[in-house]
Amino acid sequence: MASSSPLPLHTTPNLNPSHSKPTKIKQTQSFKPTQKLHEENKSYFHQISSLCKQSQIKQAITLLTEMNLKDVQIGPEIYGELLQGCVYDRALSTGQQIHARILKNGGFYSTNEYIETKLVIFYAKCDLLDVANQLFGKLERKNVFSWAAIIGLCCRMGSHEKALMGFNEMHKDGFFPDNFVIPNALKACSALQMIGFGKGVHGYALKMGYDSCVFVSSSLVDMYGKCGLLEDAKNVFDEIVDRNVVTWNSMIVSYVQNGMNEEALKVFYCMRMVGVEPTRVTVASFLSAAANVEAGDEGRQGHAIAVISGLEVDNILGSSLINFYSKIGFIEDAELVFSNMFDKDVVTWNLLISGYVQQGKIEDALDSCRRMRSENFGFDSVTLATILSASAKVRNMELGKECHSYCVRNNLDSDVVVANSIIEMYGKCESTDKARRVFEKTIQRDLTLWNTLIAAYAESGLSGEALKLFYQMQLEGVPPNVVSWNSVISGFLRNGQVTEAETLFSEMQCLEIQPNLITWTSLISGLAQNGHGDRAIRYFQEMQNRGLQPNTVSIISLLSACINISSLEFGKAIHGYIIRSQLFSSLSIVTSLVDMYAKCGNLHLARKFYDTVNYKELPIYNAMISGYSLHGQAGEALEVFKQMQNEKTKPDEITFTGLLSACNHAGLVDKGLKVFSDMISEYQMKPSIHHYGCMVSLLSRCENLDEALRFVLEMPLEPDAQILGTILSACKEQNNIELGEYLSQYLFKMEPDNPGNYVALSNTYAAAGRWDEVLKLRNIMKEKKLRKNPGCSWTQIGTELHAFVAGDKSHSQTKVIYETLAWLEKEMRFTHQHNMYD
DNA sequence: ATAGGGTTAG
Repeated sequence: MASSSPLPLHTTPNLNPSHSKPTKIKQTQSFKPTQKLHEENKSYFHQISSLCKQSQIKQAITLLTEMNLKDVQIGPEIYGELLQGCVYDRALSTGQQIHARILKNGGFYSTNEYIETKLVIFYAKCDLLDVANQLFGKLERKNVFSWAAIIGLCCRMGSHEKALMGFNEMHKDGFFPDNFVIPNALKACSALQMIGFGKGVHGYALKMGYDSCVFVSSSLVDMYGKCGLLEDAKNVFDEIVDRNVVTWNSMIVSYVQNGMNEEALKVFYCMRMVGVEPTRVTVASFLSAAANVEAGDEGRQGHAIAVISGLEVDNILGSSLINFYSKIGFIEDAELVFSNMFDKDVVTWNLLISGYVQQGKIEDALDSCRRMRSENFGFDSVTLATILSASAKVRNMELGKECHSYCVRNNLDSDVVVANSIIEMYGKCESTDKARRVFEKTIQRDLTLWNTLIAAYAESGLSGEALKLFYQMQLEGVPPNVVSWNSVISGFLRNGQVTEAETLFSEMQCLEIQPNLITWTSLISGLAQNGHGDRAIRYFQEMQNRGLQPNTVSIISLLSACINISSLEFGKAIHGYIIRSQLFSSLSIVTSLVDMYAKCGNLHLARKFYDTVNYKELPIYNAMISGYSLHGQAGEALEVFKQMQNEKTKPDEITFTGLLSACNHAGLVDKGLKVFSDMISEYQMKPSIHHYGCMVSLLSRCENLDEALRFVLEMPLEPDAQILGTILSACKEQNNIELGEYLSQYLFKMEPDNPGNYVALSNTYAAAGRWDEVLKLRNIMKEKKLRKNPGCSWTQIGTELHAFVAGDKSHSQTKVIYETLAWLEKEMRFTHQHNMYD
């Protein structure tokens, strides 16, 4: 049998378009030897073949040895079967043994096209690039099968250019790429984003009739999806008659990868309607879509479907679940999935950490990092980028620095995303110099990196420097995008440089950079914060005229601009917009609305919207409490607090700030003391300096100066100037000059240019009739060119003066009184009591 | 043939 050439090899593709399963095609294109075999050989062949199919290649090799010993002829097809068995099992060393036997058996076998092809396929499937290439290069006659193996290998190895070159070359040599080669070629096209090539392959597949093969058509859907051509992906998908799970999955994945999450969810439901059983890929992709649009119910259904379908939770499905649960804020469920996975990897850990960071649980995130390390997982660039942006978020430069040096030690700082997070961290901590040094050391300066540096300067109040960088990036050939413009503009607005901001705003439009929602929102709220509420409203209208719909974030930001300028009118305009565009579904918007009405002076409306919410959360309780507090309605504020206790909502520091300042405004000492002690003992919270401030102010105003002082002396925090100032202001009512002078000593050192302290001490002196001291202080203010703050009051002095004059029959201090009077008149046009000496 | 994680502006 050995002498004749054994092979009817197909070197032209099968053009029959009817087959939908590649396995069928494989059979029709078989290149097994067909000559008549010796009977004994035949029996061995059957035994070996069936052993190979049962993955018992070792036993098959024993039979091969037996054949050798019995001197039975060994046909090439036997080696072929054996090699095929090794391919299925990825049994590299066994395959190499067979290869050795082939070589030992001499030239016929090792130069037999059938065996040579099988060897190329074997080595290619085992990912031995060099060996496979070498054998392929030595082939005297290539064929579709060896080409397919090589092209597939190139794809797996990431050599996509080589894969496409192979596709062209085989075609040029007269071998027609079949439905095994086409999916690989398409994969290479999407990896290289070569849409033109991909379309060419599509055309070729149509011409050759391969479009009816699901493998080919599913790959086309995937390719178009990965290249962002969703229309084409959808068109191909719609044309497919026999869709399988992979086809559906490819369509879902295409939508997810292009941010069309709603569509992805819809495709999933269609797939369920048709009755196709989902796989792990289906559920994982569906969960990504659900996570991206924070579709809680849908995602949970996905989880249920995975359980019902008995899908094994592998790393990928598990991490999709963790991602989903942490994106919708159900970190406990994410933790549960995490702890039930028995094969964790870096990605799983990173997702848990990132989930904690998203929920603001920085301590838990760091704790997970420690656990991750104790279980022998190293941090990668993703871990570091996550922790770095957490450090930036909470402005913890100590932590940030630690991360930075870890990156340097482990060569992670060359990763652009990591470098970007480092720069952002230093920027948020107002260390622009450090941010810049990192920027300068980074070799790959992309647009994002520039934008982050610009934002670092802009947010630190260095708007001029930000603008300089904005020009510099253009000199270095990086054109700015909307983000860059936005940062520079909001940097100016933060500094009150309204004109500069507006100039840039019109400039960007001349350069045909379209302002987006963020541009508009920053401009509007920036103008409002700088006291141009009217112009802010006009910009808001202009924005709507141009067809831009505000989203939840911009609405909230607009409402806080209303609060900033206390403009009920602007607030009502936005409220009108909210009603018209049916944005009421969002709890955060209703909360902001309540906040706006409470702070802009319409407590009644605030309460009305507060009452419409059935399932309240902490922020809306806080908004209502602070609203009542502002209006001095402590009883109502405490009522809301009781309500939230009934609903088992845990208060936070903001809640207590509201409650304490409500008691403070209403002068309710006992209630204030009760809330304060509840905060510490019942809720185990540490009061901040602000909370102490409220108490001190409350106690000192209610003529309980000693108690207030005791509070200050016993507080675990260093008292700040504001607290001392509060007591100082109270000194006048108690006629306590001694304490006033004592506190002033500190205050004048702590904040030498705060006129409030001078005014407070002056009032104390005035209350005691010490007009000479009042004038002395006034002269110091004059020397220092200090102007009285709008909040500080001279009225006290006037009142005291009036009373003093009335009682001072001896006119012993006439001169100094006249002087004081003259000054007061000038200061605050204190004319209405001009006739008190008449 | 299909699947998971980290970056910039409000």
